[in-house]
Amino acid sequence: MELRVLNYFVATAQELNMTRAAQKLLVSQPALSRQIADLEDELGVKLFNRRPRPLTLTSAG
Amino acid sequence: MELRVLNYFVATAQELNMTRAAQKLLVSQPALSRQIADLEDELGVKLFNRRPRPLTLTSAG
DNA sequence: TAAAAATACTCCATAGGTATTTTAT
DNA sequence: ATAAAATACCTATGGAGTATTTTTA
Repeated sequence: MELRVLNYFVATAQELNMTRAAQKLLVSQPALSRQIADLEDELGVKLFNRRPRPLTLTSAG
Repeated sequence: MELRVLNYFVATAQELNMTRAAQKLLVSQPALSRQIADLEDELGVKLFNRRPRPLTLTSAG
């Protein structure tokens, strides 16, 4: 597990909006989206509820 | 990137022998050697005295 | 229909492997 | 002569980008 991805998660949890979090992280939205998805796969749990909008943390998140 | 290399450094500092440290880390000796060298470059300091053998930590290390 | 997230590629940096050479004991 | 470290060269993985397509509010 990577510090980088953990940072991505934290930024996303703070913004609750991947587009804004990506801008803050100086990374593209798709890159962030994939990293979060990969992290969720790796951990075997969803970290965010995608709907309804806006994003919210799951209990796991 | 960072935690991995830090781990390499710690293992090498414990073994004071790259070949054994590499085995412990399940990585090849050249891979470890390069990672340590890259880390030293990145930090701008030598972390180990290569000679005389065996390896010893520098003060920076 | 406008925003946000997800997908589909393509590219490239780099971590790692094997083979080999150099260095030091 | 032997063991350890360094170098050379190659490959593969995955992180990132742009373009585009879903999705949902």
